[in-house]
Amino acid sequence: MSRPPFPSGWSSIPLSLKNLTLANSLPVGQSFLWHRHAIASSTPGCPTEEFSRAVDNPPRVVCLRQSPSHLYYTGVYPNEHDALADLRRGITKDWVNDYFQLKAHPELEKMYDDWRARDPELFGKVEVNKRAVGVRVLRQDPWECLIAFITSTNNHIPRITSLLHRFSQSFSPPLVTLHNPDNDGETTYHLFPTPTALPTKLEALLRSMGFGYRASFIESSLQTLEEEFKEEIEAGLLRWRNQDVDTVREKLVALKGVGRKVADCVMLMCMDKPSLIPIDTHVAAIAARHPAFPSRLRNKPMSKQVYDETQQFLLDRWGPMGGWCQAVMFAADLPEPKPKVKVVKTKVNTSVTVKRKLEEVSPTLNLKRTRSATRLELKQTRTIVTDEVKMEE
DNA sequence: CATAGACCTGCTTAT
DNA sequence: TGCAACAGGTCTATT
Repeated sequence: MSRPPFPSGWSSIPLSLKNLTLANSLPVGQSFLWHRHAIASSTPGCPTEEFSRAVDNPPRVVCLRQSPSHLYYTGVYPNEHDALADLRRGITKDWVNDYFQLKAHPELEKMYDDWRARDPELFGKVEVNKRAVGVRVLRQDPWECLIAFITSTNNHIPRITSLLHRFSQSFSPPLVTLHNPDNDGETTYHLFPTPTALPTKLEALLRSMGFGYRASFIESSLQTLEEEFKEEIEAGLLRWRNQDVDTVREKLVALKGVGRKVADCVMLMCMDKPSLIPIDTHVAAIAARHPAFPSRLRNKPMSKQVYDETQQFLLDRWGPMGGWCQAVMFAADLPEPKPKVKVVKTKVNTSVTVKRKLEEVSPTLNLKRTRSATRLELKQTRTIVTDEVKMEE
């Protein structure tokens, strides 16, 4: 099994990076199951990396690449014959348009303009740089998204990613194996497991897989959903897209492991509720930077009331697409993706290196200052410095 | 109703 | 090397 030759065997859509940037939308904490590979023999002006993952209905691997002017896509099927039907019926084309909401919200740039006008104090100060450009809220599958965000609680993005890949590999059979585009090994793709594919004694298994205390949350939520939807959990959750926020929030929060924040994430990212702004530690910190942010909410532990008031404050600034604005702010605030190097600590007496580090993390914009950057800044007088040493892997 | 503690775990990070 | 703190929070048991 292999990909079609690029670009001749692929399809494409004219699309600017300002309207969608894959690298700023896929690996920034809303979806966790995309594989990301560099492309080995890349010529200037052509895509340098590929994102790919297994997608259902029908089962296949969707591969995406992007140039400054086009989004390229192809579907790789277990039976190559089916790729023709995909093209004929526009299956993956439709999927791309739906997943990235290109038809529902065709002009992301106009949204940025709107947010700048609405909120000159905070969003207006964001430099739309490499990290903040083209950030879209994805329209994800609710079942997968729900499990993902139950898993996300009190966890890092790298660990969430690792756990969910493990989850898919454990409970879903291999679908397709492809050589990686960087010519470095191969990847076996698995669909996200359907609810019916999960074993009855789930909690112990999930614990052994590293889910920790979330294991019981997932088992309990699955049981609750089975009681409501029988064997049709995925379809049942999809129908929640048509209901109003308060109704759906009530149902989501009734699930174990789903609090206000996770419920808001699920509704924003798969239930067509674009105004919802999930308030997590990052977004709370971002809100606190706003000059008009009520001082009585500053440095307060998160409570239902603080949550509500913070969310309302941001909604007032960002408007009906506030959840999308939050996604931009969140992505811009994320620490730089970790390079594949081993960091060796050595004692060196210089503050110059520390300053260079700071500039790498936060070149121009103090809005996108990260925790670690802030920590570094506070400790500038220290003499610990890092040397980077390449490590093959 | 609001608010402390406890809670699994690690391609964590810091001390 | 060892130990603590932290991570896109939530649950539970108390005031």
